[in-house]
Amino acid sequence: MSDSEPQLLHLHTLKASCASCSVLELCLPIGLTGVEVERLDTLIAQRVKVKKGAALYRTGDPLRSLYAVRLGFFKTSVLSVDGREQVTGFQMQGEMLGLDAISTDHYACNAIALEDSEVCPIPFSNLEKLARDLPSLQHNLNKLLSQEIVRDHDMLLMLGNMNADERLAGFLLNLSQRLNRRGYSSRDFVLRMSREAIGSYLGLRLETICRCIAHLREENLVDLQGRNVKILDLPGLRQKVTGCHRHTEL
Amino acid sequence: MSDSEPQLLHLHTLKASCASCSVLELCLPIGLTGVEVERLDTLIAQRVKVKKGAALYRTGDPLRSLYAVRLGFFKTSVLSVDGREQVTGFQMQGEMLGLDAISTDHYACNAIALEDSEVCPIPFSNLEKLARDLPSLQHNLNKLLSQEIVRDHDMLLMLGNMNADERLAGFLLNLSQRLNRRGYSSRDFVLRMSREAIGSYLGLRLETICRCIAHLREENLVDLQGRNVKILDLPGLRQKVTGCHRHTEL
DNA sequence: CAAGCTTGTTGATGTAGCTCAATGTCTTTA
DNA sequence: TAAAGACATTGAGCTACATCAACAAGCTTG
Repeated sequence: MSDSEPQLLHLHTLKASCASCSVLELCLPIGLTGVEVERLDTLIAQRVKVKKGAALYRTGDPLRSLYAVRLGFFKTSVLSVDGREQVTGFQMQGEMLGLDAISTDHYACNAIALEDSEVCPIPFSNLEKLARDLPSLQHNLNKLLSQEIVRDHDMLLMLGNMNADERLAGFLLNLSQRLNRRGYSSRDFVLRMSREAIGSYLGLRLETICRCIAHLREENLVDLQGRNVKILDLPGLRQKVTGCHRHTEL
Repeated sequence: MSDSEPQLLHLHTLKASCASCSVLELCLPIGLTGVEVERLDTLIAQRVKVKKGAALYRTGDPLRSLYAVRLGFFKTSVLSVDGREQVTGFQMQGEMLGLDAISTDHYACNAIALEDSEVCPIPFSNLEKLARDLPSLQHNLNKLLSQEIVRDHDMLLMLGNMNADERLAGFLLNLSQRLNRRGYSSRDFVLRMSREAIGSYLGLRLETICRCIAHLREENLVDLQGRNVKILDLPGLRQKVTGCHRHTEL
């Protein structure tokens, strides 16, 4: 565990504002009217900065806020009783952190910033109160929760049924897609996480990730140097995931 | 796929009633006042019976209702593009089906009855409306969604970090616990699902499940004949899961 | 109750991905 | 800008689980 640096949360004096946020259309306020967004804005006192490597929260911390990622990149992970780590997700701009805490009023995972990041804390009890007044806000929250479930089921399918090459291809495609929706290139991006974190996420060892990267390179599907990704053959990559036989054949 | 029998949904003339339900305290109405439960009751027109092997819903069906399992046993599964099946969960009394559909208004998995079962359909749009009036109902729904996320993360940990014996032990313990909370024996129960379904759920082949059962038997932890389970050494079983080293050692 | 089907068990063999290890490269810090 | 630490790559060998196959035991149905 190299993530145990002291937690550094810098308060930002700037008032947060969903209305002017670049990821408004991907985040909790999606589809809300101007007036509704304004009311949601009143919940978010200020943005919070999280330094690379610092924890936004840790397993067992009491739930105070959900967090919308405004800028940067996070990983969430759960620990087994004997200390083994499973990365459960990577979150980027407009994605929500802390949904798993609603269940017990305590966060059920660790959320670590993979680069200097900024989040919008949304005090949960206030959010629930406001959501009573704003049906579409409540509906959005329900959808966000449900989306997370669907995502997790897709991951189960990956871990349960796909081989290493397929998992890595699926992972890269997923990143590519999400970055694209945020206005970034879908073919040219930078990995924010280590090989080890990717491995943990995909249920593989980091050495296997390295080897799978080599495979993709040999097949001229991806040019991956260090953390710089250039997708050379997007359809080819897609085919790798869809034709997901456990072993052999393509 | 042996689950493609014609879908048989028999309408039950009996009016559903949460108030008199045996799993009231485990289901959506948990913690609601009498009056609140009555209002929830008005949403549930009638119970629905689902024959063993029949589908309650299938991937892509439009979301109309969430379903509370009143009696019986279900499995949910997602299919990969190329037709591989991943079982995502087994649901028993008091557990909710269909939460994954809120995300897109379409069910994202198949729900198949593993024995003759009975569910309480809760029309989702009505539920959302009622939840505006009943904060605790809304809160319960949020919690249920969040719980599903936590459960899924636990499964990711299993598939990503635990070996076959540990996964099976974890699976049996989980069943044992849930049955116990419903007033059944935690040491003596019947599996409702095939070895293949267990395997799919745990990311293993059915042959591996058989062999792991043999291991548990050899270690005198469990007496498992066919689908009849007798847990002989509960602490021993627990230790098997907690000491979850990927290979070797205990 | 016999025949056929589904489900479960067990053995033999193969292999994908893990482990261990050596080495290289990039990043941080002093 | 040198040194240390973190991160990535690649090879060699091992092992847990998959695959294939044969058979046994329960259910189902005529």
